[in-house]
Amino acid sequence: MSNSTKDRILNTAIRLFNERGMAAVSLREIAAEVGISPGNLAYHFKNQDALIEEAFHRMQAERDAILSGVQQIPSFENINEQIPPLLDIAQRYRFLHLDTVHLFRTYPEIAELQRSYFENSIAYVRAVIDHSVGAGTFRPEPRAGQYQRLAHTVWMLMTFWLEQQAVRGRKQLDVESVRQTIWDLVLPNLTEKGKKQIKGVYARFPVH
Amino acid sequence: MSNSTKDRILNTAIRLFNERGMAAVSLREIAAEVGISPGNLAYHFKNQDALIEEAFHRMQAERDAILSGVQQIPSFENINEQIPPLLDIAQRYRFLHLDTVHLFRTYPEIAELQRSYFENSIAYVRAVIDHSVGAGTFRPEPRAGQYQRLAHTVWMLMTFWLEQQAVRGRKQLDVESVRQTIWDLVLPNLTEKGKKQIKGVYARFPVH
DNA sequence: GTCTATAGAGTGATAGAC
DNA sequence: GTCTATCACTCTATAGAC
Repeated sequence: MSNSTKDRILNTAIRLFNERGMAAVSLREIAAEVGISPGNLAYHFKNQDALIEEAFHRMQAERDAILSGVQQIPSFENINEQIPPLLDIAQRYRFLHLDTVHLFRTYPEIAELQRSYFENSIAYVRAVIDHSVGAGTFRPEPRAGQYQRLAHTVWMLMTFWLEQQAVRGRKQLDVESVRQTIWDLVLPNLTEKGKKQIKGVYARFPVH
Repeated sequence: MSNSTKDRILNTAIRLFNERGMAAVSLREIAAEVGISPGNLAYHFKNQDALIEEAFHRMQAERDAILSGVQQIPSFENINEQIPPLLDIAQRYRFLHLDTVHLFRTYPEIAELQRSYFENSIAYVRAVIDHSVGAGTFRPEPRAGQYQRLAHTVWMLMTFWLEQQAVRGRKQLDVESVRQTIWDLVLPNLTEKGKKQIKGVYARFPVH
């Protein structure tokens, strides 16, 4: 995070996009806010696309850092630990999450990357469930397709939580609620062994 | 649904907004598509805001018609029946649902109406749960706050299902999946009495 | 009701001096 | 690297003829 003009432009752009949305912020405004000329901004970022793409790749890098820090054995403890930092990233790059549809329409390459990330996320949750069944901490699937739907619902809660809060006029990001909601979905599927295991393990982000 | 110029403008605008999003469609384009001049369009709708607001009120009226057709006794059977028509409305006015954040930023009065509708929806699901507990078909709340979170999750599934499909590149609206997902959440909370009751009742949209 | 014509305010992008 | 100046374009909204 140096103090180069390029970084100052990017940080300012992200801030303005977060405040007012991508469509409402012009390159002139960004330049004015940074304190440079529009021509200078164009020197560092050829056009608006370059700015958005750079921001997206920076967010992607932060997400990858969280997800690659995962334990070897996939478990709900991993997911539990990852929820707060992932929501924090979503919050800091919220213009990329709240304007998803506009983003997807305007930037097809970013859409492709984001889509892959989404599918991988669902598959990841599903893998955790399957592993838990294998380990005897999760009961066998009660209804056909239910665990695929469960993985999907967990992904939806994570992905649309920010937007849900925004449209309901909640300013403060409520990380605790999304965690509790996900646990509501998980707990009914735990075996006795599974229930025992979660006690004592979740010190940092406990299950009440 | 008359064939007046005003209605033709509105229908064309809704179609174009659905195809390409509000921000990408200009008044000129709408006028050209209808086959009238921009000046004529301005005669019927003072500006873009008037167009969006009219579309929103029309959707609101359709939603109210679904929800006022409810049985006196609130039950999950009502919700089960309302899911398909409500998703159909969301589909036909999808530009209002997919661009929610932009809509909220640009049209504060619409935002206020939509927000009320959201809160009422959550309260409605919550009321169905509470009534079911009282009627002995739903077990007492397992964990503190769980039924409020359940109502909220059901609302999220309904509200963001369309957007979820759009960002994952699914064109066809999958109504059956959202119904199954909601039943996955409901079933673990049913008492024996509740389980018996749902059999035979859900003829049109069965629970598998 | 419907049209043409245009005012007026933006925008993204670029050329060229320093 | 940074600047000024400007081109070429798009949009909304309105004035006024028919």
